[in-house]
Amino acid sequence: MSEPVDLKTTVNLPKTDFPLKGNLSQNEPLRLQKWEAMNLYEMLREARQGKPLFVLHDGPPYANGNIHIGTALNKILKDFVIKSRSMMGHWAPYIPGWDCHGLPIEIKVEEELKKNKQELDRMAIRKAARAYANKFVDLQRQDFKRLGVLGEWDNPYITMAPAYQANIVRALSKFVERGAVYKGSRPVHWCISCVTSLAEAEVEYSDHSSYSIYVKFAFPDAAKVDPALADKRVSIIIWTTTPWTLPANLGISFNPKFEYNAVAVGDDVFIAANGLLEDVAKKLGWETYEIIGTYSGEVFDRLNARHPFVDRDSLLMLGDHVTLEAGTGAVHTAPGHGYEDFLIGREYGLEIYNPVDGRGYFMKDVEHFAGNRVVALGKNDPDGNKAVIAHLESIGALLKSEKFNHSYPHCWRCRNPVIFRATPQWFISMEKSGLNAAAVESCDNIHWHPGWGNERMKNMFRDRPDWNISRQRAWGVPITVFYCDDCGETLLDPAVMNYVADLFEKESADAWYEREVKDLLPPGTKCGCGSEKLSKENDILDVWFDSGASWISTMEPRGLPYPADVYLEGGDQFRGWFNSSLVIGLAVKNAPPYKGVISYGWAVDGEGRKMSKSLGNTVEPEKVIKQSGAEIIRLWCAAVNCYEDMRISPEILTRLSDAYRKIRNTARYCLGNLDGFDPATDNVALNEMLEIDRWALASVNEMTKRCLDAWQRYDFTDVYQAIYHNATVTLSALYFDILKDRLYTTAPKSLERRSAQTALYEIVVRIAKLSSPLLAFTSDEIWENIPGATAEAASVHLTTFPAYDEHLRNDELLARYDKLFGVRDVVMKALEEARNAKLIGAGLEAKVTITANADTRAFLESFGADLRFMFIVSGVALQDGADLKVEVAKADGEKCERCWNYTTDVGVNAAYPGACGRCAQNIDTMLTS
RNA sequence: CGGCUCGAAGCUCAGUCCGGUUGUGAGCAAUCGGUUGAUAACCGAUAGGUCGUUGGUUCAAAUCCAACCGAGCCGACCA
Repeated sequence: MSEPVDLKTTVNLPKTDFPLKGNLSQNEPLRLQKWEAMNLYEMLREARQGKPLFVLHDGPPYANGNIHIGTALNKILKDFVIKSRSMMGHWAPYIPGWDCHGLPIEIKVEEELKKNKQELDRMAIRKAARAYANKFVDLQRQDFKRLGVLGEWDNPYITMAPAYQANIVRALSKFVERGAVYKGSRPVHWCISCVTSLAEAEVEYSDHSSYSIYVKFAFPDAAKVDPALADKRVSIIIWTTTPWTLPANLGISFNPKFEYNAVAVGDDVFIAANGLLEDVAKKLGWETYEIIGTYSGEVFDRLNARHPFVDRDSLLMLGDHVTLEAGTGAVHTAPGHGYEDFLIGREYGLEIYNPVDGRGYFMKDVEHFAGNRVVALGKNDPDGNKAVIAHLESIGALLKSEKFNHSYPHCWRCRNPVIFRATPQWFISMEKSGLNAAAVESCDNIHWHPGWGNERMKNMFRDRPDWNISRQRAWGVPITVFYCDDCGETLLDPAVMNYVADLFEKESADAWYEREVKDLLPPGTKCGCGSEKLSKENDILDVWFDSGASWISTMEPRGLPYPADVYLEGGDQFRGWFNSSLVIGLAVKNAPPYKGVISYGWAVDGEGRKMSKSLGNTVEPEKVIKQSGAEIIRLWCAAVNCYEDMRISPEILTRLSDAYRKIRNTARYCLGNLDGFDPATDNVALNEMLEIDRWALASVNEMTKRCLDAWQRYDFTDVYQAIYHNATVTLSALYFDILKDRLYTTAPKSLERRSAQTALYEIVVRIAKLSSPLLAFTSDEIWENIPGATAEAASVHLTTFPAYDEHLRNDELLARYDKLFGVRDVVMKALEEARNAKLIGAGLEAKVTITANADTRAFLESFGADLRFMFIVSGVALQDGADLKVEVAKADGEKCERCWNYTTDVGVNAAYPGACGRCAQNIDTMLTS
């Protein structure tokens, strides 16, 4: 007994290797390396062997460009689902995929090839496109992995893999078996200079000078509208800016909601919409006119007018697409030359008539105009527009002709104006095949999350036209059909298609282009006419067909069950992948490919507006990762409600970084105070624990329940709220604050400290596990720092969620402490007032006198000597009174140098002059044990 | 234009289906203060909302209905 004890060294302060700062941008890549080195995904597969499956089938992103906040969100939400189901004890495999074919890549590749003056034949494009797609699969794979998404990254599915391509063809053959595939016509953008169809993306709009003409169509059925018109010379006036489409006119469209007039002008009677009559009169120079009849547009339905120069009728139809913006309200309709014309023409059963060849010349059988070019490109071109106008004039059908400037589509390559021209296309029939009805019916058996998805999907199918699966393109899977060179018959045969598919499986779909026809066909294949001279179809499949067939190529070969448990994508996929997958699933397997569909909202900026590079309001995942870490993006995905549009902005990310630090520090506090605690030997039995520690366990048990429930319901926001609220309020502000005195001052092996540590241990284990799907990196880092944890499992991701524990449940305690903390609020307010009055600084400088009614007083007394620790003051006195009131005074005695409480017995033990009696005892216990 | 969704404190989120102490809702941020033994941490107090607007139904509306305003997705390739 000589050296005075340094009191400071006898305080058990937190000690941990778990750093205060996450330093995420540096540490996350290290953790990813570690997971890769230990092969975490395979470990998980082994750990879950024989466990019930949970299959989320990944929708493939397009292998083009870098990832953006939307694709990051997509993968992270999927990771939430996969990881949480895994933590529930399922084997939840994740096989990522990529959509590789299609126009955007083809366009990019064409640009590059052109720059290098390389040839643009199909195989050149296909080779370059494959290389391009491969490059972006690799880039995106790196980016997705960086987000902490766990999966079978070394063996993803890609739609351009030979086996996948083969399965696409096999899926198509199933539609053929059902008789659901037919050839039809549809107008597409067409460049007569490049002699090719163009996609919307290849069309640019710029000003163009067209002819604007008014034409009269004789209306022999006029008397059916109004007997008073019986003996009159009645015509319907139409207006158009594309005179060359008149030879293809098959009808005139009226709006059923508009009023139309019969107008007498001299000896003529004209029909035009009431709302445009004045404009028409002005244009046509009518000095006087008389309205002799007014009719609803509906009455014209299915009557006939006469084509002005072709010997046929022109059917009158009704459509909402007719507007009063310009013209006459009676719209010239040529189903082969316009999309809306096509739609209404199909509805009325008109032929999709196209009398124009690929270079823009009227075909031979077009009376008067054969050999004219619809749009003259050179000086010597016989101009179809002019010819039509001249002819109309010569037969007296032209009422007016003038020049007209407007925005018109042009080919982005050659800059020439584009026309609309019906070309042969392959379709999947939806109505006749019964697929529409089957799709609508199947919707009710699918679990939609959110629920309105059901309605949205059904609406999508209720009115869905036949699916146009043809693309006049190079980069994709060919529609494996042949034509007879002799009789023109189509060879549409499932057996032949499957034969081709087997070939694709070995050689990829390139075989279609590299091989002779005879090598693509089963030996001895002949057309029905006996001819062996066959040629291949040039069209490829719509890429929605590719991705829609993903289940078959991805899950089936891996022995995974049909249907998948869930598909999860953005709301845009109702028209996209959800849709095509359902159609293909129904056609191939007679059942939907998914039991459930989760759809989420769109990422928008801080003001709720869409993000665009031109507006400069985008949030780049790469930047966020660099600045704050991928964990912050993950946190964002959970913190905002992903089932609506989700706002993201610098402020929101700052708030989330704050929240992250709070959660991190809460875990760190637990870890720091578990120093010297071995759960195997130091655990205190529940019934021996101090009351507030049992409360803490009851409380974290409730949080567990809330999290489990929220994970189950895919309510990620609630998981985040539960964990965050638990960290800030329950733990940091209440439990930890109260616990400090006990943890720091009691002897390391004392019941008091071990009891607290038992609770802290359980709490931090639960935080790590329950947050692991969300905070994939940090939860694992916490896990590593929990005593004994890594011996149990090498990674938190290999563990399972804790259960809601009936032993820990204690509703009475929860209510009791709720009540206590209510009183605490009043005490805090009083302390604050005293602080403002400069009476005290720290709470421990105070003693409080609480006035309370008998009930409350008895309640407070039940906490005994611990009450002052609950309020973190040096003394509490109770007195009777009606209303709850708190008075604050300076605490009695002196400040103990060790525990900082004010007591009257500081120095009572001469061995420790600065310490209070309680501390002196604790030190003795420490030194002797 | 058609289908679907969303508008509440500066921010995120409960509450809206099934109207009734829901406007003293939570946390964060802000402001002011405390602490310096979770320390680029921690604790407390204060102040913040005509629940998009306007009408209606009702004794009573953030909640039900209608219209309007604003925002977003889809309608042949952006999650």
